[in-house]
Amino acid sequence: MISPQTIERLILYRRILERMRQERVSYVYSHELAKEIGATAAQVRRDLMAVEYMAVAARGYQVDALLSAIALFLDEDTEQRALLVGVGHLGRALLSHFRYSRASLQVVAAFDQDPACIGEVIEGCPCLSMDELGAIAQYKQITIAVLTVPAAAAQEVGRRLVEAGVCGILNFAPVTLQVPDSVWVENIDVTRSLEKVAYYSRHGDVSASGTVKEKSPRKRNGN
Amino acid sequence: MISPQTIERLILYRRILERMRQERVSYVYSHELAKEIGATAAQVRRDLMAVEYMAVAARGYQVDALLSAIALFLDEDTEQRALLVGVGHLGRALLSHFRYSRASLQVVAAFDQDPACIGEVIEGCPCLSMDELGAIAQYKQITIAVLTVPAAAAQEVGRRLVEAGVCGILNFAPVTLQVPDSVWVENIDVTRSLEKVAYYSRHGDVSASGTVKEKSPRKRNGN
DNA sequence: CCCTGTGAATTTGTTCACAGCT
DNA sequence: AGCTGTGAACAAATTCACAGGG
Repeated sequence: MISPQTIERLILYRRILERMRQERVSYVYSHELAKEIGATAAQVRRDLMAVEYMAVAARGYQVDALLSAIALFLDEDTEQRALLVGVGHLGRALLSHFRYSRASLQVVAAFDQDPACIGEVIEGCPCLSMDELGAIAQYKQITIAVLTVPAAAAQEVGRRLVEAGVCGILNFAPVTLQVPDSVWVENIDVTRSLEKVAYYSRHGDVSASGTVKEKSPRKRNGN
Repeated sequence: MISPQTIERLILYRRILERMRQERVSYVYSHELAKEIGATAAQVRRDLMAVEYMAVAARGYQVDALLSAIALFLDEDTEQRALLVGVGHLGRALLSHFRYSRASLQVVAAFDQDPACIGEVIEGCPCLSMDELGAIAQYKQITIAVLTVPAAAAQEVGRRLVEAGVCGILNFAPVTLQVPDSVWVENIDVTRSLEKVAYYSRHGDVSASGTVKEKSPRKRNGN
């Protein structure tokens, strides 16, 4: 099985390659990609072993071909629809954020328990009642959910999502969701991340001490 | 040096212990904390070796004392102020999100380049002009920044932040910031996270295959 | 030459397993 | 008995280092 870290980086490579294609770049070296994401060239080459494509020796990777290979690997062509639950400040911000994400991965419905926002259309996305969640999810074959409800409601909503057939959840609530093993949960916890930055802004700078062997990355992600 | 993963989990333990204290729980076992965060008891005990506190044998950890020890370790008492740059949808949502974060870590100023929102007060936080960024950061001794500007502006704003003395950045722009080694960057890339969920919602469920040895966690985080 | 792909080494993170305490 | 702290084993992820190719 292929590691989550590698998947994250493949998603980054795809994004960079898309930009390069627009800029009419035709070939790229592993060390150039490495520079872009703040990693080593060896790391890039190791990651790219996962996709079915090999570089043209001594000329690097052909941008178009590599892009297709990564897209194929990540199943870009498989259409996937997502729903969002919790139309608060964060939910709304994310709806506009995701509006311009890739065509094969769209947020098609929003849900909230507050009657005030039901019927509203936010960023082209209709806001519906929680009662309709199960029916809509099944009818539209939605497999992914973005969860932006208050912490207290998260577990219960999570349960309902799984019941409705969702098997991937992007959870913004600061709660460890209890879900079956078949469901993938990705947590984004902005408060925790801010606290982590606070910690490392004081205790950071590893690279200053000890053996400075090579260029130090000093980058992190949420995951 | 202490690993980022451990720091993340310590932040979670703190949050859970705070809740327990409110609920008047006085002792807690490592396996109970483990359950809460979806990890193993051994992991919890290993993490807690970092802080200066030992359990009462056979009775577990004393909630109050452990909480103090973790807080001390994470320097809860050291006041830290943060600023936010980029008062768009996401920036505003985060300002209200952080409003009720811990008292020792507050967002005290917001900045945007758009004159329309300058002077506005959002969630108790004044919105100022980018021109004042350096002066305010220095005057208020701000060391942390939340970056919610469009991708195209992120690198330039990042540079200015570092110039102003910021040494920790929580970056929401889908860009790899180039900063000195002394600056800690934590990335939250919501689009990438959604794409990752999309991937694993199809290719997930590791636990179904091979040797299922013990309870599988099936949780992830942004970083 | 300067690149890639990859086995081997290394580093980092997690889990096992058990002595020691109450 | 049932817990913790921790050395030792293990697993995962990254980096080294080098053969092979245009």
